[in-house]
Amino acid sequence: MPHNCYAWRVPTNHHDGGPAPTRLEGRATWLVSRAYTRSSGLLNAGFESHGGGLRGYHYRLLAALEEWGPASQADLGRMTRIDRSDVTAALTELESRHLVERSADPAHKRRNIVTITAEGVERLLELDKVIDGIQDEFLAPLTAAQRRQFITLVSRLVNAQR
Amino acid sequence: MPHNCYAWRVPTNHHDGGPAPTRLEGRATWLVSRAYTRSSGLLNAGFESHGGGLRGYHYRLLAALEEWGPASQADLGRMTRIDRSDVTAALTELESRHLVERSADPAHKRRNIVTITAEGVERLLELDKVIDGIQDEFLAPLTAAQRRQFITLVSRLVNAQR
DNA sequence: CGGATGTGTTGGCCTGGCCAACATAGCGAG
DNA sequence: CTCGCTATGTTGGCCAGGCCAACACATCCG
Repeated sequence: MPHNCYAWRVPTNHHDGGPAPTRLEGRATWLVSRAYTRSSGLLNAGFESHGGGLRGYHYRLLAALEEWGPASQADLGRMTRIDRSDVTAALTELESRHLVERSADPAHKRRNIVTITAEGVERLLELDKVIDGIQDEFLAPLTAAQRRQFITLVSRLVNAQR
Repeated sequence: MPHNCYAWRVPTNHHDGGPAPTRLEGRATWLVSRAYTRSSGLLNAGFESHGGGLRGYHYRLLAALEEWGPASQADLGRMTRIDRSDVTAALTELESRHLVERSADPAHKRRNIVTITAEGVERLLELDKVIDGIQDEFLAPLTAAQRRQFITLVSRLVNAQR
């Protein structure tokens, strides 16, 4: 028995039975759903064991702040595709750990300016390493060339501005 | 205002702001997560408007039953990667619509044999068409060759038996 | 025979994503 | 300048999909 009863349940895969119906196997939406399950499983496991309680939302926010500097919460939401309300909650968590700071915008009383702290940057860099490891694990079945191809194709898929 | 207040919220995309942090844009897990969001958004919209209240779970179960014939609930769960408990609930729903039938296995008293009805097959074929349309929509940004490539790569990714 | 393993069911939990409503601040057209 | 539209942060809630634990049995195997 693991020392931590709440250790993240690494995908048990008790459903590792044979192939799915061919109706599903050939469909992009089904495959993407399975890829997402695998991806988020790995991420959850990583955040659980090396994330110190932070989650995807937190990482995304720290990344945006480090890359583009201080920003309002609404802008952060747009950059990271997180809903305003969820941004609020995640920032409160980050603030309580002193990884970011909120300060009122003098020019716009209704707006907060969020800044990443030195400690926050440090934390972000640690998470970067963890997440890079997860990329490798996730992409393990593909060769380097295939990985590049995959990333190109998925980018095109989700960035179709249409 | 749409006539149905509960019409499925097609992804509002009010977060259609610019690009995400480069830390995210290049990572497979982030891209897959976005692809999944898009995919499930389209599926939800499709099920909402043409699915008559059925959802992904139901489709998967009908597909497995049609393809491999009658099966126990546990086997269905393994084929479709749905947890036993969720299989129970989804089958109850399907049964109430007369799309499947549950009967006790004479040989194994504890086991149910689930069979798809004629009506169930009919429904499945309708859903097939809807879902095929969604594949096209989802893959729209890719050429035919790229679509094939994409499907090959994702298959390899999720079917790595390791 | 007796323990291990399989089965269906109930009830619960969690994450990520989304929405509505509210109070209030800024902005723009008249 | 004022009235209305839009933007902002916050609270509180909903949902789907995915998981797990526990229970009551049945079946199987050593």
